[in-house]
Amino acid sequence: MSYTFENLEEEKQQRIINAALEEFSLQGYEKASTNRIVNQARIGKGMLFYYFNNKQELYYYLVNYCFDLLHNKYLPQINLNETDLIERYRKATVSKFSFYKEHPNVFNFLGTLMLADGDLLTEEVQEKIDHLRHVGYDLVYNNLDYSRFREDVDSEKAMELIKWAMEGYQQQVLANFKGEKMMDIDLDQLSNEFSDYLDVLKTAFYK
Amino acid sequence: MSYTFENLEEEKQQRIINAALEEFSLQGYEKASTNRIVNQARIGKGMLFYYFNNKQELYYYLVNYCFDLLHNKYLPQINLNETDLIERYRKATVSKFSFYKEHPNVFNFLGTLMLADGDLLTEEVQEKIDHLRHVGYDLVYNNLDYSRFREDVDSEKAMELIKWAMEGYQQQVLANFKGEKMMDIDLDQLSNEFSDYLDVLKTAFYK
DNA sequence: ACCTTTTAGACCAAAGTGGTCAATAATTTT
DNA sequence: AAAATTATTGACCACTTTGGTCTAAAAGGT
Repeated sequence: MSYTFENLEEEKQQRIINAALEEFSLQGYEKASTNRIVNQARIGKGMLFYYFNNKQELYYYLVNYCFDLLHNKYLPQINLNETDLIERYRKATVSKFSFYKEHPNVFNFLGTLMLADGDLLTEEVQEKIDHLRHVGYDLVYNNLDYSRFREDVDSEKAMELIKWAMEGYQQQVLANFKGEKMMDIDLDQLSNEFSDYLDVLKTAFYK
Repeated sequence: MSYTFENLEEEKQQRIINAALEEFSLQGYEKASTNRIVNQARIGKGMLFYYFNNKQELYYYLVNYCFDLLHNKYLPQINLNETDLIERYRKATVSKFSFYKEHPNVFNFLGTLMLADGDLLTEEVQEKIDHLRHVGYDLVYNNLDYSRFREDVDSEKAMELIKWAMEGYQQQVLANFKGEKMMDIDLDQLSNEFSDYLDVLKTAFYK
């Protein structure tokens, strides 16, 4: 990406980045249309290729942009010292919602990136993806205090069930977000509602 | 659709139907390519428009084909007399996997159909979709015996958590199916594994 | 031999693709 | 104020893909 782009007023940069993120998320790399991106971003066709030289460089720029944001804003919040699985979910989930509220397009783009087949991804990017997957794994399986689980159930199965329940809750909340304006999202209220579900889980699965 | 198509040998019909279902599922209506369909089905381009007159009629034929199959092979299995939520999930989930094993493309097509925005759907089709949604709702919320739940948790919240866990389990199993040949899927083994999870749920959430 | 039905794929206009470029507008430098 | 540099636009390009047509041949029936 050219330095011209970085020197643009922030608002214009964001318009372009968000238009591109949305297009790539919805359509995938191949089907994403640079025409739709420039229209959505309200810039002339030529500019996109003046800032970034071609579609692929634009894509790589976005990938790095998103990973940087993730590494700065979300990953630091994850604390593996917490040995209580459900408390870990509490913090991670709230952080996730908070990240989504601030950067919904980045969130969605990363989501599709994790699923996409990595044919056109550099090894460097593939490593970042693998690392992220690893973080997700640690979050759910590493350094946990199993003694908290009641003893009449298989704790591994309980953990899976809890994981699925948490993913389902997240999916439902995110699906509800889609219709709303980001501004209207009340993280505190959401956090309380979530807390109730976590209490039920603790009652059900812990000693 | 012309009668010519119905008089085709079954194997050829299936090749065409499956090629089209897969294309529409993966690409959505607009982006689905009739060229890819005929190549995948190994028929000449002209034939698709000889059997069905155009893309839209082909699509409607598939919609009806899938709903017919669903109404004949899956929905009859659902029994709302069972008042035990978890037992209901047992039967419904096993039936679902069984349906997927027999008709994976139909399953996926219906899945995307339920999500798609119904701009190009006739009212008749929209009604079928709504009806199916209603069945899903009844399955999870109607005619259930709440007294089975332990009394120190909010049974509504417990039901949501169980629903999410079940959906997560299904998603995981279906994701594993994607790589495999349908033939290799062992429903009995799967059913046993599933049973273990249901037992854990009962221990955790029931009296 | 003749007629009908089925088949394949070359072909069509239209639309869309990523990318270029010359003409201008805006800004900076002199 | 003039000149030089940078930023911006959109018409334009060659190319691919689109849904759909049509001719010619093959297959099947009588």
